Amino acid sequence: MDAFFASVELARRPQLRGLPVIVGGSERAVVLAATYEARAWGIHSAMPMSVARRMCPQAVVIPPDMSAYREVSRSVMEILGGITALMEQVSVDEAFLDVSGARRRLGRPTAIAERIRTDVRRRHGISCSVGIASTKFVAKIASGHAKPDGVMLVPRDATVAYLRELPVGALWGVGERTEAALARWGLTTVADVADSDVATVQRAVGRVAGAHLHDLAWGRDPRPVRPVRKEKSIGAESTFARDEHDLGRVQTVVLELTDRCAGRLRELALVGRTVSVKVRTSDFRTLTRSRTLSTPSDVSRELFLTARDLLATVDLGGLPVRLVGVRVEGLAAASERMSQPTLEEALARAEDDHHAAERGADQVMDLVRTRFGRGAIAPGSIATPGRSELPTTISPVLDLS
DNA sequence: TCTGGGGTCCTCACACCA
DNA sequence: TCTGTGGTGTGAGGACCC
Repeated sequence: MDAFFASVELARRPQLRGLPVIVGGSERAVVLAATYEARAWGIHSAMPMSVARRMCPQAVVIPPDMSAYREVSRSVMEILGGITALMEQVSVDEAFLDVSGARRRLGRPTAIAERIRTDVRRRHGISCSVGIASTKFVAKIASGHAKPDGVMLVPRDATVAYLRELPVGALWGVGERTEAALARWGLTTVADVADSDVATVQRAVGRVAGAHLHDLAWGRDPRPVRPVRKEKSIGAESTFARDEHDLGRVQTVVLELTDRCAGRLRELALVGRTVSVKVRTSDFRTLTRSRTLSTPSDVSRELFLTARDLLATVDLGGLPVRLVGVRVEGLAAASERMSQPTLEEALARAEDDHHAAERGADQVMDLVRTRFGRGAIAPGSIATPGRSELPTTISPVLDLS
């Protein structure tokens, strides 16, 4: 999708077409999307909003509406899924399609691309760009060159020549740091990497990445389109409006974030094995601490107690906290949970089965949220008066069956 | 008062085990 | 019993993507 979030906003506010429009939060946020008119002023995504506002004071700034973007995304992915089942969604606005099996039914890849673009435009009033190539990463680069609102085909036998012309930063996985590391070895274009021996590239960026980049530079990318992607971790993080000195308040946010992660785990019928806590101090230093549980869990309180302990082990050096985050990794299906308590745990559980009680409490909370909205119920220490989204009259009956 | 939030993957150090 | 080696898991940190 082209400037996805901004395009969705323009589709529902046509009067803004032709204007520089930025989607981004206020205060300490960054630019999430910018129309091409805004980009002409030097605005780009991930730029601090304060900088963007300074560079283009006349820009229309719209706060993000993630649920709207998710809904358009879901519908666009549905269109793509109608082309072929070999569709791999990479992000909210991007997907790979292996159309080799759809050619007889739908025609040449360029015809398929136009069909997708027409369908998306007709249904949502937004544009997208399509790159066509024999490998995923070349298709990805081509789609970037097709933007905005275009199609680019890189024939298989033209792939290497196409790549050689590009700066090394065009390769997928080469960001600012890797680009600088390669430049120290005199490797600034894809051609430089291709013509260099693998060992040199590996010395610059490491064994795995070096071999991978060298392959990419020659257009070699055996990764197939994978229709099913399993989530590997679930996390949530939040930046304070002002750097926070009060560790009690930091802990309260950790509770809120853990509760959100655990809720998503239960929604997806997953359990997580490792809890990690991330803290960014006011000097923008990021510290992480993690711990692996003896038994994977989706119980809010269990995950929170671990996160709280981890938070306590972080040495902040006396600095206030800018951001705090919680992530749960090592995910597995809740139904496949291997529970092997130690003898002490088993005895403790036999005496007092808090675990089952806590799961029950979580399930009730999930039900209340499903019926009355996210803010309808929260752990006591993070619930604030006036925050409730409860209707004035509610049925006290919750069917737990 | 310049740096979000959701993720994935890799590297390195270290412990433990065979 | 000591030492070396390699595999694996864990934890911390970093780079990258959208």
